[in-house]
Amino acid sequence: VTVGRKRSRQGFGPDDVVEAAMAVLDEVGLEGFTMRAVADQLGTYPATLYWHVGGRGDLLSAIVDRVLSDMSVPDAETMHWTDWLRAMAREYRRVLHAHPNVGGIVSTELVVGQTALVLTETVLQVLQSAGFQGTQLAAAHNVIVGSVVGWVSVELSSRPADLDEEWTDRFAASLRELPATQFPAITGNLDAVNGRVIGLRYRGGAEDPLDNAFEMALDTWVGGLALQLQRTRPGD
Amino acid sequence: VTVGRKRSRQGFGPDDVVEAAMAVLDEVGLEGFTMRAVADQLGTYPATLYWHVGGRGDLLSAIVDRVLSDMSVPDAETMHWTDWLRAMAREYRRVLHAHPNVGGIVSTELVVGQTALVLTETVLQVLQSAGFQGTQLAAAHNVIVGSVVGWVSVELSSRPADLDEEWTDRFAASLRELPATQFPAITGNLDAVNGRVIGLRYRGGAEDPLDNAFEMALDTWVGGLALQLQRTRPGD
DNA sequence: ACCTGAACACCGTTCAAGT
DNA sequence: ACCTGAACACCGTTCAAGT
Repeated sequence: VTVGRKRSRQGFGPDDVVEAAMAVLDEVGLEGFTMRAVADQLGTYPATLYWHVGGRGDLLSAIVDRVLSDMSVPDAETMHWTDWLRAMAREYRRVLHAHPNVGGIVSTELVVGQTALVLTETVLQVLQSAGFQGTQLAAAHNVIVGSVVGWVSVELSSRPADLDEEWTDRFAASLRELPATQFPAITGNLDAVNGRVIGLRYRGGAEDPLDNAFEMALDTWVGGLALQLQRTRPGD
Repeated sequence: VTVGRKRSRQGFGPDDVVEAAMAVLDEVGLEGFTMRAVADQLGTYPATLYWHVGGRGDLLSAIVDRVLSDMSVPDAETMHWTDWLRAMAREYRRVLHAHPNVGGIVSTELVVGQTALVLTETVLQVLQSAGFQGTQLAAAHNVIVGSVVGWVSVELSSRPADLDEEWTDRFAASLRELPATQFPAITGNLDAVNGRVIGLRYRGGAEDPLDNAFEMALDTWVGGLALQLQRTRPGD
C-alpha cells in the first residue's frame, strides 16, 4: 500500500474516525478541528465520515469519552478516601495534559458518556464511605468534581489565536511598568506572579503547567471537604 | 427613524458593537455567535464591524472584560479575608449567571483585560494580608481563582446542540434502570443524584443552578485555604 | 472617517450516484 | 454496505468602491 495523494483507506470503523479526530484535535486545536481535516487525516472524504459517526459534535463527545477512559484510578477500598480523591484528581489532570485541547470541551458541554457514568459512581461510593449522605453527598460530589475538572480547564486555557508572540512580549513588559502605588501586590511580587498567575499569564497550561498550584489545590479541596464532614457530624 | 429592513444605524462606536455582540451571545450562544448576526443586531453590515473592532476573537475578549467589569467587590480592608473571598466568588458567579454563555470562553482562553488585572491585584492583596507570601501567594491565588472560575464554567456547561429533548428523557430513564449491583451509590441515592450531579446532568447550570453545591464549595475552598496557612506558619 | 457591496476561501452537512 | 462527487447554505475576513 503506497501513500498517494489520497491513499483512500478503506474498511475502517467509528473507532478509527475517533482516533483520527483526536489526532487532529491534538495537532491543530479546536478552531482547526474540521470534518475536512479529520477526513484528510484518515485518507478519505468528508462525506464518508457521516457514514460512521453522527457529525462534528458527536466526534467531540466521543473524544472526551476516549480521553477519560485513559484514566486508571485505584480501587476505592484500598486507601483512605482523601488519598483516593487525590489519586483520581492527579489521574484526571494527567490524561487531560496529554490532550490539552480537550480541556475546553469538558468545561463547556455536559459530559455524559459511559466512562463518566462509571467514574461518577466510584466518586459517589468513595464520598459515601467517607460519611457524606443524601443531599450532602451530591453536593460533595459536585464540589470535588467541579473543582478538579474546572481548575484543570482553566489551567489549560490557551492564548487566543489573534494574539501573536509579539503581544506576549508587550504584555510581559507592561506588567513590569505597572505603577507600584496602584498595584502594590503585583509589583511587590513580580517574579512570583508575572506569567505565573491566572490573570497574568501569556502562555497556556499546556506549555506552562501550574504544578505548584495544583498540589496546593489538592490539599485545599481535600482538606476543605474533610472540614465539611466534621461540621455535619462532629461526634464521629 | 422608522424601522426598515435594515435600519442602517450610524454613528456608533466600539462599545456599541460589544454591547450588540453580548446580546447576540446571550440569545443564541457561542455556536450561533457570528459576525453577521452581530451586524444584524446592530442594523449594519458585517464588513462595517471590522472598522470598529478587530474581529470575532477580539469581540469575545471584549465581552469577557465587560462581564467581569459588572462585578462589584467590597473593599479589601473592611472584612476578614475569608469573607472577602466568599463575596468575590459570589459576585463572580452572579455576573456569569447573568451571561451563562460567557462561562465557556473564560475557561477556554486566557483572560487578560484591564478588569482582570485590577481583580488579580485585589485578590493578591487579600491573600497577602492573610499571610501568604512569595511562591505560596501565587499558588494560593491560582487555587482560589482557578477553582471559582473553573467550577462556575463546569456548572454552566450546556447540552450539546445535537442532543435534543427526547435524548433528555431517554437519559433520565436509563438512570432509573441502572443495575443496583453495579451502581449501588447512584441507585441508592437516585433522587439526590439524578440530574443533579455533574456527570449525571441533562440540563446546564443556566437552567438548573447548583446552589447547594456552590455554597459547600465556598466553605471547602476557603476553609481549605485557611488550613494551608496554618500548615506553613503554625505559630501565627 | 466611516459605510457598502462584492468577493474569497473556507465551513458542516446532505444526497444522488457510484461500486 | 460503504464510498465518491457535487452541491447547498452558511461562515470570517478583505478590499475596492462609495459617501
